[in-house]
Amino acid sequence: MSNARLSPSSGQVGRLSEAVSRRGAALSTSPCEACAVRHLTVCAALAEEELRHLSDIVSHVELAPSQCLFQESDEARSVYSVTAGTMKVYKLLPDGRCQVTGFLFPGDFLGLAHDETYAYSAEAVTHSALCSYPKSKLESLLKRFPQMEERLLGMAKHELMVAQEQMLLLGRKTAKERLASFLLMLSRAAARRGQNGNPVLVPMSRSDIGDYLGLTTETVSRSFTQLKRDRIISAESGNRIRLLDDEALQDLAEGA
Amino acid sequence: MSNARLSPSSGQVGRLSEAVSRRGAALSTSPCEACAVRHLTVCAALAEEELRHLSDIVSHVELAPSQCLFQESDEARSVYSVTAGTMKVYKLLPDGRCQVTGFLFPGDFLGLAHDETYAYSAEAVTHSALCSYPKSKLESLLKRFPQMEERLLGMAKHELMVAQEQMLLLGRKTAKERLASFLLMLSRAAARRGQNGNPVLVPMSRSDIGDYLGLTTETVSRSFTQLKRDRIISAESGNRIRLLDDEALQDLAEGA
DNA sequence: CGGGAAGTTGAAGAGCGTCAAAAGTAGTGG
DNA sequence: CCACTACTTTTGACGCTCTTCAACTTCCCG
Repeated sequence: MSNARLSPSSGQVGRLSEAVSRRGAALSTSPCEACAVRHLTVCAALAEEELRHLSDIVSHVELAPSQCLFQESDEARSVYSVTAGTMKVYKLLPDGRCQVTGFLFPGDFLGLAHDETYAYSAEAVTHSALCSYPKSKLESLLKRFPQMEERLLGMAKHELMVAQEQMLLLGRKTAKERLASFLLMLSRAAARRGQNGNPVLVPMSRSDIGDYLGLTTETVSRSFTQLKRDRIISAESGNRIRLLDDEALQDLAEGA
Repeated sequence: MSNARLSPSSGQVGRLSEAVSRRGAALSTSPCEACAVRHLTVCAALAEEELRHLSDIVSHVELAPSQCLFQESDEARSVYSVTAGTMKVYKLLPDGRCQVTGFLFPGDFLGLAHDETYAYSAEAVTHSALCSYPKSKLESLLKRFPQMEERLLGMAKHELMVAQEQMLLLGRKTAKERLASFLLMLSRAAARRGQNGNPVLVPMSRSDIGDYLGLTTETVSRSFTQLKRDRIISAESGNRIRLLDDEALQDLAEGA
C-alpha cells in the first residue's frame, strides 16, 4: 500500500529505440565478436560460427530510466542479455506490494521463462541497453549447439544459488544484515565486471533497495545511517558508498 | 538462536542403507522403466536406451526421518532424485538461524550444484528414498543425450520461478498469507503426484514450516489457529488439514 | 534559483518474536 | 491397559524490530 512500484513516469510501457542494427550477416567478423560483455554472458561459450548465428537473430533495445521492458504475464516472445545499465525484475501483489527479485547488470540474462508468459516484470533502473533474441529462433539454435544449452543451464544453476541466498536474507536476516549483504553484492558485481568494487556505485533508489530487501525505504535509510555511524561505510557524494571495513561488513552480512 | 535446526537425533550424518541394487545391466528392461515416479522427473524425457544408461549408474539411498543426506559445503559428488517421502533443503547462518529453501517430494530433483560443493544441506523429513547418480557419470550422459540437458534446464527454470514466488512471500506477505500460500503449495504438490489434494497431509513440523516461511513455530501455530477460527481450514487428526474454503485461501495467499 | 522528488529523521503503533507455561501426542515399559 | 516420560504444539504476556505517518532536509534539473 506504500511501496513505490510503478513510478510516475510509467505507463510508457515500450521501447525507446529498438534498432535492428544487424541484418546482413555477410560480414567476416560478426558484431557479437566485438561485444564488450561477451566474456560475461552466454556468448562466452560460443565459437565464431555460432556467434555469427546469434548475430543473425539479435536486435538491440535501449531503455530510459523506469521504462518497462516487459510485464508479468506478457507473452514471452524474447529473451534478453543486458549490455549496459542496470535493470530490475520484480513481482507485484494485487494491492501493490512489490518484491524486487533481482537487479541485473551487463552480462546478465533475462527472460528465461518456463511458461509461455513471463513470471515477472522487468524495468530499467538506469538508462540501459540489451540484446534481444526471439525465443523461438534461440531455441532452434540451442538444439543445434548443445554447449549453448549447457552454458544456459550453468547460468540457471547460478541464479538458483543466488535465489537461495536471497531467501535466507529475506527470511532470517535483520535490516542491518540485509543492507550489508546488499552492499557486498553490489561491490562484487562491480568487481566481476572489471569495475572498481570499493567506492561502490548504488544506482537504484532507496525504494528499489527496500523492495529488494523486503524493507521500507525508511528502514533502508535508517540502516544506512547506522552503518555510517558504526564507521563501516561512508557516503562520498550521494550514491557512491565507500566500504570502510570490509571484514565487519562481511561478518554482518553473514550474521556472525 | 531459537529455531530448531539439527534435531537431537542428528549427528548421525549418513546413510541408513545405500543399497547398490543395480549392477549388471544385462536385463532387457531396466528397472528405471518401471519407476513409479518416472513421469514426474528428468527420466520422463528419455527413451528406453537412455534409461538403461541411467540404470547403469544409479544407486539407491534410504533415509530415516531427520537423517542428513548431505550438508552445505560437502563435496558435490552426487545428484539425487526423490522417489518416496519428503525431504527438506535448508541454509544455516553461523548462529543457527535456519532458512528452509524448499521441501521436496517424489519426482523432485536435488543436488544440482553449480560449484564443486553443495550450496545447502538436505535432510529427510519423513522416511525417504532417493535415486543417486554420480555427478561425473551423469555429466557424461548429459553430453551424449542433449535432451536430458534440455529437460534439466526446464526443471531449473521451473525451480527459479518457484524461488521468485518464495521471495515475494518472504519479503512482502503477512504470516497468515504465508501459511495460506504454504497450504496451497502442499495441496497442489499432492495433486500433481496423483494424491488427494484436499484433506492435505502436512508431514513436517511447525518448526520446519516456520523455517520455510521465515516465521517462528509460535507464529505458525497462531496462524493455523486463526485460519481455523476463520473457517478457512479445519484439522482432521493432527497433520491432516481440510481446506474448507479454497477461494478464500487463494485470495489470502495472493494478498487480495 | 526555485520547485519537486528523493532521502532522512522522529514519534507512535502493529505484527511478530521471545520467554514461559499449559495442553496435547507419542512412545515405553510395567 | 494405563502410567510415565519426552517431545511437539498451543496459548498467554510482554517486548522489540520494523512499519506507518508525518515533518523536515537534501539533492537535482529545469
